[in-house]
Amino acid sequence: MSNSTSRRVTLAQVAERAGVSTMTASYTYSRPERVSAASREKVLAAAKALGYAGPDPSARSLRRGQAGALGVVLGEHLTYAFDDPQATAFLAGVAEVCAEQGQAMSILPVVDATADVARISAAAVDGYVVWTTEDGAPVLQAAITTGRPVVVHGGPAAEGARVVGIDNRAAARAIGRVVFADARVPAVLSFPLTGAREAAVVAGPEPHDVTFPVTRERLLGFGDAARDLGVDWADVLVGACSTNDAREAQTMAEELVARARRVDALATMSDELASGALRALGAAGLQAPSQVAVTGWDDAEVSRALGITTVAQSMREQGAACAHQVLSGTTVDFSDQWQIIERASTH
Amino acid sequence: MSNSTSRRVTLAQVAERAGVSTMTASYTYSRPERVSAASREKVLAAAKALGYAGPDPSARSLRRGQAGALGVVLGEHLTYAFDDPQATAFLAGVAEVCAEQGQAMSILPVVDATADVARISAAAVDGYVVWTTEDGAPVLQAAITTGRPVVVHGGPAAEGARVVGIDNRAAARAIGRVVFADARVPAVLSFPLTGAREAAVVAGPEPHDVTFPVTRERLLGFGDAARDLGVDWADVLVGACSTNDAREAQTMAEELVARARRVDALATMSDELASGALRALGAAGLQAPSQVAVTGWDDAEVSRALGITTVAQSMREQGAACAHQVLSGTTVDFSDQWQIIERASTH
DNA sequence: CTGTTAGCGCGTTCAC
DNA sequence: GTGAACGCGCTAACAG
Repeated sequence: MSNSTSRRVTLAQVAERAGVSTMTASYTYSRPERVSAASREKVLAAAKALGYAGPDPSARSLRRGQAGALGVVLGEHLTYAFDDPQATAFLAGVAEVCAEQGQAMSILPVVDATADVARISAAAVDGYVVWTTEDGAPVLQAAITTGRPVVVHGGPAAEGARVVGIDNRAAARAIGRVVFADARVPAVLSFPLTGAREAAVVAGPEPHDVTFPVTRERLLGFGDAARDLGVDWADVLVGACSTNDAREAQTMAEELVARARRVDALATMSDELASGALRALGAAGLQAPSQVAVTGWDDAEVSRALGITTVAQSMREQGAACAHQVLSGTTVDFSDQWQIIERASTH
Repeated sequence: MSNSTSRRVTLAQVAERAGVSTMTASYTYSRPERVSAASREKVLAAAKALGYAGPDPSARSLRRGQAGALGVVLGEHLTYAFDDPQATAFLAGVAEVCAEQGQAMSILPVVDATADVARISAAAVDGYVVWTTEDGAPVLQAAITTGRPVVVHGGPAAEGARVVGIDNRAAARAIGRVVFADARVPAVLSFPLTGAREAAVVAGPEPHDVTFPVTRERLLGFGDAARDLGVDWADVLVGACSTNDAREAQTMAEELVARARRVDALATMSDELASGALRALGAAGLQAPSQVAVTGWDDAEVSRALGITTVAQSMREQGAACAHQVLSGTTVDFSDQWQIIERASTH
């Protein structure tokens, strides 16, 4: 067989063998209705004989000026993202829209700052969906610099990128009101404040220094709620966990309680953190909610199982909205698409 | 600014503005060390001034003959795959390797048979990892037809594609020995037998008619174990669930028990199914394992929580191995990379 | 309905 | 270390 030695079969070869022009062969694949049945058959027969699998995707992309793929950048943790139910729900939403629109979903590895930037500018995609990152993240800037449409979920805001997500500050204030109701010593269990991800307990951290926009907004909202209560933010202890992990949250909650014995309300940034906090309280012999009220965030499985008051939002819908926005320019406002779900962990 | 009106900046324009040849500009991006520092600076300055974000990915792919992306085909359920912990663990493994090798991971939507085939041949990727499918799945054939390397996880075997996965028959036989030990009326709770996914209870289904290779192998292994016990496969009731869902498993297990009152051992194909079965047994007033022994598969969270005897295998490692195989041709044999974990649900 | 012309943007030649 | 030509494989635009 001659095709086993030739490196690659081209459309032109197929056309020649079929006895038609290259364009007829091309149309056979891209617009079959423009080609007579006779020619089409000849072309397909020639293709089969030669082992031609269809137009080369890269060549087609170059010529058409579009890649047929949506790029997804998962912030800092490529592989861990698959362990995070929130992230996977978001991806499922993106995937759904890609499927509808016949686009591939191209997930870009994020590992090392400089390599990441290079890969983002070198990816053959028509636009980017970026999963929450830090202020000034080089990967976001790289996506914007490509000149293709970019949507960031959660933030940060940046010129050239649209942000999709709920109003975290408003939601935090609302759930803060629930958890801090009648509290005297409110406290917070938070995601990391900066990319350094150091775990620490600090009193009233300066929001300006918090580089993760989602975390910043939520802290601001909890601060609003504390202020509503007459408590100075500077007096509110915030335990920053380095990851979204129940065990670490437990340790951190223990430290919080040790530092402020009379803590009577604990707002956390995820149901996972809240579940760890509940364990710490239990170990310290404290009852929730009678002695300490606790809230989570996300309305995850665990919040239902443990009866944790939480903020519900649909990551899947937000993922779908991000994809739609990049692919078709459709705009959806999610700012008030959240809801407080009260359960047994608060009064 | 002239660059706001021009549609796209090319390397040639950058070169012209920098006062160097196109090739010097090209090398500045692909092999910076081959260009003098002076030229490099001029090129980068010109690029910045013009808003040039680097070489066009499609053009580069065309010229280089490689796409820089690994294609992943998720079988029948694109969006549901993100809900399945086994699938996400597998994807995490694939992602890990893609990150290492600087490749993008391009997930292809699978929705509609004919469109899927078209998209697979049209995707700009260097090879495919296909997640378990049915015998003769058109998507697998489409991947193979592209002429690029293809690895299928789980199966089916096909010429031109390598299969990665454990020896499901051997593992099923091994766990079958544990669950069926001393049993008189063994039964099975299975994944769907064919793409039609109909839920039904059948006695000793003909393995030949089972079109999902993983399911078929496991049924064969359970059959081996029954035979080891002196029980005829034709007498073994198999409840096929249409999805991997605990609630459906509960219903199906109830039906099984109704059909064969004295069932005393139930081998299932996932921990999820096993957990549903346990609920059904509890509702029927049957004790596990004293009255009915039960096993799952996967060593998932729920199997630890409920004490279900199960088969452990690392989906993450298998995902990584699939990616390595496609990207670098490395072969790893997983056939005996499984382990029985005995817990309270069996004697 | 089909063929011709002319590139898409880049990188591999091979010279200098 | 740099420059000039050519073509990767395909398709938009226009004839015919």
